[in-house]
Amino acid sequence: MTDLMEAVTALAKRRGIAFQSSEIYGGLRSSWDYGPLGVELRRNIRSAWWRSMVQLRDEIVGLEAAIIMSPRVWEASGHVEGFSDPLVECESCHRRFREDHLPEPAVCPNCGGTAFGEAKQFNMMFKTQMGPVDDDSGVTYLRPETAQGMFVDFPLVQTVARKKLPFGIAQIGKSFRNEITPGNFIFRTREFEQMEMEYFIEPGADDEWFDYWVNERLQWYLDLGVAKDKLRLRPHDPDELAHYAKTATDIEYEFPFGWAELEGIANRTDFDLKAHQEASGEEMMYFDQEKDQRYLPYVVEPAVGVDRAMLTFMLDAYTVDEAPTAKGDVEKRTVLKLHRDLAPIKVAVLPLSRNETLVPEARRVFDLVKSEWMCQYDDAGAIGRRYRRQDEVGTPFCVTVDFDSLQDRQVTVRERDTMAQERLPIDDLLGYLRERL
RNA sequence: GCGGACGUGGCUCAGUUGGUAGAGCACCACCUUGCCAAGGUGGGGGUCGCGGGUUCGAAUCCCGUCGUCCGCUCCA
Repeated sequence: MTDLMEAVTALAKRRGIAFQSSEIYGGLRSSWDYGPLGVELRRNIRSAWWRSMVQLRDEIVGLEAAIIMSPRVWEASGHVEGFSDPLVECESCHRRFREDHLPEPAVCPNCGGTAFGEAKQFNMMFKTQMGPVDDDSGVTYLRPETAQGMFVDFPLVQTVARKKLPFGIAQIGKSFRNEITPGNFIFRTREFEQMEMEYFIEPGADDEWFDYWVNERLQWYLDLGVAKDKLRLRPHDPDELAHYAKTATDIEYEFPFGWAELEGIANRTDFDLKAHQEASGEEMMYFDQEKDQRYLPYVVEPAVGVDRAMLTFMLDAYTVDEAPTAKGDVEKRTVLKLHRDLAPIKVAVLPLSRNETLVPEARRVFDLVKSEWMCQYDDAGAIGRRYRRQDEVGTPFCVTVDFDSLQDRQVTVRERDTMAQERLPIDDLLGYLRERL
């Protein structure tokens, strides 16, 4: 593992952001738990996405569909079929190939061997059972994407929302895929959380909207402070497209392990609505009053994982600054330079010392700010050490209450990135912070 | 799933040819009128990933298993 990846993974564990699940039993591969600060970071990521996707728009609405849907949904969507690959293993070089992708049947493209093991069926769907009877009659699946809920519910949601096209449905929720190789911390896990939006549009307008959303989504990361030179767009080659996509572009981030997909924008055409219309027999069309036409909308979909975004934001924000110490030598200072909207804790309130007159005053300041932001009160240890603790988790502001505060009713606000301090009246504190948070 | 390496307190590691676990950092408490880590005193925390075996006795040997990392494979 690379140094940066190690550093961030260690920080995540040390500070209770993310750590392996079921650790007391030796852990479970690909499962991660998110601790107190991780929960806050994830809430902030979801909120930032929801704000840009739903709150600030009037043509996109939200949905929370069930994780377990009718198995017929997945038959119609192509996932039961398309999510399944027959893999064979060459018995001489032990490489694995998709049986249907072998250029010449029964000849290993790698070593020329002709002996293959029996084809094994790999299915990415999480199969489970609905109801207490333990047989195949209750077989259901955990959704491998949230998207199908939005397709299946499209006619209803579109009607009750009273929206014309273009019209979007956004959803945040867990999805499950039996990835062959999970790994790289929380980059690829079998249980993951998606933020997906299906944008329904008139056929023919899809290419234009596709470009629009690619740019819109890229801008989202830039607005949240992700380094521009670490992001790039990568259009998919025709042969790597998903079974439902006409075109697709990945927003890639340069992770320590290489460039990899952070978010995918796909032009899903009318593939899904058409499939559900045919399989269910229900009409999935949109009636365009202006044109007096009935048609199946096309769909452009931006889809990103909360976990993947979280990893990106942490990696991108992780910095080690050199800071001069009081003694004159140089000290390494770890700072998570998260965008203020993402920082798990916005303000830390610190009495200069654990003094019996300072503590109550600091608590009052804490009570003042905690009603508006996630805050932390900390009076343990030296003041410098407490600043460091907050820097490490990206807290933008520290408010320090000292002995003068008791007399002049002023506190010191210290900013994370510049370490600049400003003295201001307690009465002005909320206003000051509101302007900057 | 295949090949290789690894698995000792939260972290980094030490544990000699098997004899019943140590350090530093971190954490907690108290002291310190103290504004950017590493001051003083005291304290909590490990059946050495888990299970089984060999042995009078295993963190140290054997088997299995779980997990991690690297490479391959796959990645809708």
